[in-house]
Amino acid sequence: MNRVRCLVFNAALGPLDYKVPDGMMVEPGSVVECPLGPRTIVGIVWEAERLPGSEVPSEKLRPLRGVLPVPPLSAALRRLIEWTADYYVASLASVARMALSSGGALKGPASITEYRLTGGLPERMTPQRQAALEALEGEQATIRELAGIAGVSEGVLRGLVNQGALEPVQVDSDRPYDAARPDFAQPELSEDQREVADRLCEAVRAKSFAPFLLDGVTGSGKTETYFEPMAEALRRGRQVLVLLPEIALTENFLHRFEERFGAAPVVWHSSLKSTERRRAWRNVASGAAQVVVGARSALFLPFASLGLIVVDEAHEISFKQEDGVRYNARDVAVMRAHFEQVPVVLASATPAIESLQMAESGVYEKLDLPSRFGGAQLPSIATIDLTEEKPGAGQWLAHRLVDGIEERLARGEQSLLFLNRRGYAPLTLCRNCGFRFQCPNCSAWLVEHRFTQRLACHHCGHETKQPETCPECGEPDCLVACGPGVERIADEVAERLPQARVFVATSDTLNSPGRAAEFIAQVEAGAIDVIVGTQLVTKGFHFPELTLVGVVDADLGLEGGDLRAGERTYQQVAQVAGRAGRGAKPGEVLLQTRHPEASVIVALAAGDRDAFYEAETEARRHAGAPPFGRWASIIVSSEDDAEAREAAHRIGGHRPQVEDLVIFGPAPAPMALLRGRYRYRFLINARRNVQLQAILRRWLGEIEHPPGVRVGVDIDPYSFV
DNA sequence: ATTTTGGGCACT
DNA sequence: GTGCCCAAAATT
Repeated sequence: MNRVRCLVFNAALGPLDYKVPDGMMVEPGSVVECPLGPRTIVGIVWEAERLPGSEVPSEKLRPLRGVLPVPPLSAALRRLIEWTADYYVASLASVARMALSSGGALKGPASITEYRLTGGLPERMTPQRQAALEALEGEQATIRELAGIAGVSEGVLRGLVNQGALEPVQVDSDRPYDAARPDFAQPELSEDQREVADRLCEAVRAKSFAPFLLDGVTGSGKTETYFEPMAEALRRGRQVLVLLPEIALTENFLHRFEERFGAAPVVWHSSLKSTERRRAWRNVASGAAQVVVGARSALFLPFASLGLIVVDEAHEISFKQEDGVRYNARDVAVMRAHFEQVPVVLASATPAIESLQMAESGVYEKLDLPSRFGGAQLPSIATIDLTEEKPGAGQWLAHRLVDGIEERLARGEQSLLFLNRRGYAPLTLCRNCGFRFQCPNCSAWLVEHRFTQRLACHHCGHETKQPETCPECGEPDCLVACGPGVERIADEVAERLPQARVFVATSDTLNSPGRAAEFIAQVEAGAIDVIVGTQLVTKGFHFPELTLVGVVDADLGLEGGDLRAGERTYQQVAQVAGRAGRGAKPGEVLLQTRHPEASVIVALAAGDRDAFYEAETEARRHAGAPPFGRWASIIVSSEDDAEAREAAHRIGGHRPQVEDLVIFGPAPAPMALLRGRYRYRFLINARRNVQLQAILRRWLGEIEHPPGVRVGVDIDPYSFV
C-alpha cells in the first residue's frame, strides 16, 4: 500500500503518515488535505526519510482527502524550509506556513467581477455621478477600488451600474502580469558598472550557486548595474527575486524598473490584499511572474524557475524578522540561492561586517563600484562638537548647522536633517511632582506626537490623548516635553528660519505609496526646503538639489549597549550622508556629536571607511562576536511576571555545560515588559565550532512549561531588547 | 491547536 | 446513574 509522510500545519504536531487512496497522484511537495480527528488540515507531502517518523501500522492510516490544485513545492524550497527551521530553531510547520502564506492561493481557479465605463450616461446626473464618470475614464477595477479612485461611496457606483453607465467584466483572478522586456531600454552604464554587470550576467548564464557582494558607494548606480543580470535571467526565461528592506523604498525602485523593463514588476509584501496576494503567489508558482520585488517574506515564494536573487541594501537590519521565526532574510537568501543553484547579489554601500568577512575569506566574490555615477563627488563630512558649540536652551541645532541651512535657502537648494526619533518628544514629565508618562504594557516612555495631540508607545501601539493636567498631582500647565523628536526639530527650524518650507518625513507621514510619491514629487518640484526625517529618508531617495545633510544626534545609535551599535551608526550616518550632493552640486554633511573622539565619528569625518571596518572587525574578533563567534538569545515571557521568572529559572537550572559556550542569565530583559508580557532573557555566546542549534534544541526541548509561557530563540540576534 | 476521554465530584 | 468541570491524552 502507498503511504506518505506529511508535514502538517500545526506547530504542536509532528509529521503524520497517511494512506494515498487509489487513483490519487502525489509526490514530495504536493499540497494535500489531511484528515485530523473530525477536521481537515493542510499538509505538504515530504520525503519520509527526511522527517522523524513514528511507526503507525499501515492498516491504521487514514486516507488523504485530496490534493490542492497548486504545483508541488520544489525540492529546493523544501530544502530551504528544512534549513531555515533547523538553523533558527523553529518548527518545520511554522516555516512551511510562510511558504503557503497565501491561503486563497490554494483553491482552484477563480474570477472576480470588475467594472468599467460603458460610455452611457445615467438618467439623472448628480455631482457625485459626474465626478465618478470623470475620474473613472479608462479605469477598470472592483467597485471598492473604483470608489477609492473616484473618491465617492460604493453606493454611487452601484447606482451607476443599475443605470447602465458601468458594466461588469469577469476577470480571471490569476491573470498574468504585463511582460517585463529585458531589452526595452538600453542601459547607460559607466565602465565600472559595465564590468560588474558583465561579471554578473556571466554568473546568471552559468546557472550555478555564486554569491556576490556588490560594494558600491552611495550614488554609484548599483540598481542599474544589477538590472543587467536580471535582464539576462529574463532572456533565459528564468525568474528573478529582488528583496528590498522597506516598502517605502519601492516607489523609487518601481519607477526605475519600469523605465528599464517597460512594465511593472510583481510586488510582494505583507499588506497586499488577499486577491493580489493570491494572484502573485499563483503566478510565481506557475513561472509566469518574471520579476518579484518583495519584502523578506518573498523569500519563501514557490518560484518555478528561479534564475537570480538580488538583496538590495543588504546591510539593513529590517531584513531581520523580529517575531515568529526570527530569520535574517539576507542569510536565508544566500541559502535559497544555494539550493536553487543560482547566483545571489548582496548590494550595499555599507556592507555588514559579516558580509565583508565572507568576501575577504573568498566565500563571496566582491565586486566594487568605487565612484559615483556621472562624476558626482562624495560629500564632505565635518563634525560639530555639541559640548563646544552649544545650541541655546530648548534648542537642538548648533548655529553652524542652522547657518548651513540658511545658505542653502538663499541658493534655492535643499537640506535634510536626520534624527531617528519619531514624534515631538520621547518623554513627557510633570515639573511639579516628577510623574513620567509610561506605557502600561511596556517598559517604555510614551512619546508625544504633537501633530495628533496624542501620547503613543512605539512598541505596542498604546495611545492616549495628551492630557492638560498631571494625572498624578492634578496640577495644570506642569507637563514638559523632554528631548527632541523630528516634529520638535521641524518646529525649531520653522522658528529660527521662518521662511523655510519644512516637511517631516517619517512612517507617520509617508505611510502609503501614494503619500511617498507625493512627497518625492514635492521635493523634486522644489516645494520643500528642509526635510526632517527618520531612518526612512536615509536611503533610496535621489534629490539633485539636496546639498546639505545635518545629523542631529550622531551619538544616538551608540547608546544602549547593542553589539553592533558602532556598525549601525556608521551605516546609518553613511547612508544619510549619501543623500547629499547626488547631482552636479557638491554635498556637505554636518554631524552633531558629543563624542567627536569616538572611533566611529572620527572614521565618518575622515571618510575613512576601511579604518572603521578594520577597527570594528578587530573589536568583534576580540569579543568573540559575529562573524568570529556566535550569539543567540532566549526570551522567556508570560503575562504573569512570576510565571515567566519561574520558567526562566527552570530553564537556567538545566543549562548545558559545554566547552566554548557561555550562557548569561536569566535576567530581566532590557524591555522587561513588552506588549503586556513580562520577559526574561538569556544571552549565549559560542565559538564557531560549537553546535549551537543542536545544544539549544536539546536544552529547551526537555523542559515543560505552563501554557501561558513562551520561549523564543533568536539566532544571530540584532535586537538586544 | 483542537477534540475526545476519563476521573472526580455533586446532585438526584 | 447523570451531569458537569477540568486535566490529560490523542490526533496519522
